[in-house]
Amino acid sequence: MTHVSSRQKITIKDVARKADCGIATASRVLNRSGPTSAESRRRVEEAARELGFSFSAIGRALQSSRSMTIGCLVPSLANPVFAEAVQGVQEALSKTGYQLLIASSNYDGEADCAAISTLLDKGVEGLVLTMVAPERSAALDRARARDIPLSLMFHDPIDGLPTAHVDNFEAAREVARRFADLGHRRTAFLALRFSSSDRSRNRYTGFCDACRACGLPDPALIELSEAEANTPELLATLLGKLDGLTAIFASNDFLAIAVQKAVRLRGKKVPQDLSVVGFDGIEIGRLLDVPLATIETAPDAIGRQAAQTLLDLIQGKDCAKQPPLPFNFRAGATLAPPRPEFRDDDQGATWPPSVHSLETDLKQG
Amino acid sequence: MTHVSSRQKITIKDVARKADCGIATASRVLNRSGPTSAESRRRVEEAARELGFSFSAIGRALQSSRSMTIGCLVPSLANPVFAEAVQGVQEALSKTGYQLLIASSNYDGEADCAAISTLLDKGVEGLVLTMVAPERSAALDRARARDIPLSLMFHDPIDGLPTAHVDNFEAAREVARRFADLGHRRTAFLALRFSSSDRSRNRYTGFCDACRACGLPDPALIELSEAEANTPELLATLLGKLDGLTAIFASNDFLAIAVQKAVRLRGKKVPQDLSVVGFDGIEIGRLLDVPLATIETAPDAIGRQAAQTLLDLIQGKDCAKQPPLPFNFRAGATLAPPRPEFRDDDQGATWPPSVHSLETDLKQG
DNA sequence: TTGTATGCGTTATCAC
DNA sequence: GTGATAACGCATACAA
Repeated sequence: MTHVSSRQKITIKDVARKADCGIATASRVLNRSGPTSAESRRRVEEAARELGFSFSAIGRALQSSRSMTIGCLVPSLANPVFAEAVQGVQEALSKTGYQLLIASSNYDGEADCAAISTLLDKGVEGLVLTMVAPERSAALDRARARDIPLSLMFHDPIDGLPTAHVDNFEAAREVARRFADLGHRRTAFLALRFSSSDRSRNRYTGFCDACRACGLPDPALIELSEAEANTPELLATLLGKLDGLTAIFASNDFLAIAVQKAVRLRGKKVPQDLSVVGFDGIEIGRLLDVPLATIETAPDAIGRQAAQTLLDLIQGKDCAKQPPLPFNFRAGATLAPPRPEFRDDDQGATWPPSVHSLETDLKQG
Repeated sequence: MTHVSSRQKITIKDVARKADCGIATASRVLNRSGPTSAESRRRVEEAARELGFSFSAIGRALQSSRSMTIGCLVPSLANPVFAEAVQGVQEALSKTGYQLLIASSNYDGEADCAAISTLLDKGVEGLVLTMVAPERSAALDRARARDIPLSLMFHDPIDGLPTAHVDNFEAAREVARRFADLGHRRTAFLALRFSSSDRSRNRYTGFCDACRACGLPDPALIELSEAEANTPELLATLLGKLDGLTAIFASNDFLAIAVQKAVRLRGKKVPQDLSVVGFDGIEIGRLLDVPLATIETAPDAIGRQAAQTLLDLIQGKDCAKQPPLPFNFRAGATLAPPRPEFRDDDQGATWPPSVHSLETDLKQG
């Protein structure tokens, strides 16, 4: 029988005493880290078992300066994309004995700086990060100064840091091309937290780039507030102001679905009156009555790759720069040609309309 | 300017040397933990700043036996419900200086036992857990033996352990009552990972209980495999075998949406041919073309409550047993009365059909 | 093969 | 006010 529930934590010293040997011997036996006689092995193992001993990771970390812990920072676990990525990191790590210390910034640049500092103080051996502003973070510099291995998730390559990501720019270009091929001209890009997401910005840039290349007018940029994103009625009002818009690219699938709700609220139909394409490729999208057209990504794979890169870095491997992970355009019933009367853009209205005025209007309304 | 990037980690000893004082004084200044002269304060603070010093949490933990870390275990962060809960824990903790060490079990009872052990070894000061089998876990016993504060999430009360949860049994009863009120008779409960989820089992029990109380025949219990849950075609086949079924209660919203897809695949309609109610209350559900009827819960609130309880426990507060968090039945267009011909259940077919044969059939087909 | 002693970074005790 | 010094739990160099 395993022994009592000593509310005293038992240390290797207790084991040594019980096995009647020195702590060095006990350590060597339990770690199989040196020569030991069969007899002491037996005694130590028995003592450890009876005492229910297990090593203190803290003592170990202090002595070896290896915490066996890696830190992970994401904006929020409430976003399933990040949550899945962290799960991926977790899975890749679990086989290696590393533990995951997590933090979330709530999309606040100050907070993610502070979080990194805390993680560093805890002695993490590496960091997997998705940040608000990776370009210029004091905490990040601190990590680099200490030579702590770093691995980014979702960010496009910055500063020579390894990053597991999909090519947001290219993916967005693909969407623009699909729009153009179907005859759309007046498009818009819908974003939430545009300023705190380089990913979103890169998608917008790529979208603009390909629109231009395809001869389309620039897309309207619509930056949603939290409230607008969560209130279909507000979204509907907003859409009402975009006269002649036939296709919208939402920076994530949740927004894409919210847009459809807003469209219905206005008595219109997707895709007849407005085509919608999302981003991320969440599973639910394909189960919908009108399956969502979207860019499929694999957040868990991103997490796994980031973790693997970090492990390589920790082991001193000079890991070659990983290419972006593949994305896939998923066709869906939310994307179709515009009504014929909109194919020729000769209505004289200017496009894109001013986004600023839109927001102002909304706040005044 | 802050000083160089010494790839040597700098300790309080370095600060003391630079400030030309003993480490005790440096410690007192930096921790404001004792009397210090204005002069030494100045010198120490300056030295610390110039060196870019910050305390090693590991050294601190070893000496004070307070790791300022709490451990968290959930089945998987890929499930948004758990992810949101962890985010809630995170938020409640972030204000307190505690860090979160996370682990996930992938719905494997062995794994979650092992994970708890690892967390314990890391010296966590408390544990927030959602387990596969909380009733009898060796690791859990180990935690209790060590007097490590414990706080459960989602589980119904067990063994006197504090748990943040909604009353699954009652919530499920409410669904049954809604079905009965509308005239449904032949119902089913759809579950994924039934055996590893006490929550799911409690919902089923409550559902059965209220069906009986309302004079309905027992619901059919349908346990889905992973493959069935993710393949609408398989689900459709399965549904085809449930003759006369008019209402289905899915143990989560994702399944509820998948069921609708399957129904459409069979050329039928929700809710005309089959009413569907989900569980969890994910946001997307209300944005759908046919808004999902479901039980709304607040996973983030569950996480926050669990964290708060744990903090109280750590501080020795004898926290009174928290009542279950409220749930809310969200009406939706997926729930309606059955077709008239099904209201009187005089078709002679036995209900519920054997679930076992269903599964067997499926595997043979 | 084994045990003693040292140090990892902190804090706390206790003399000064 | 201040500064040695002893823990904390562990691994290891070194002496035996």
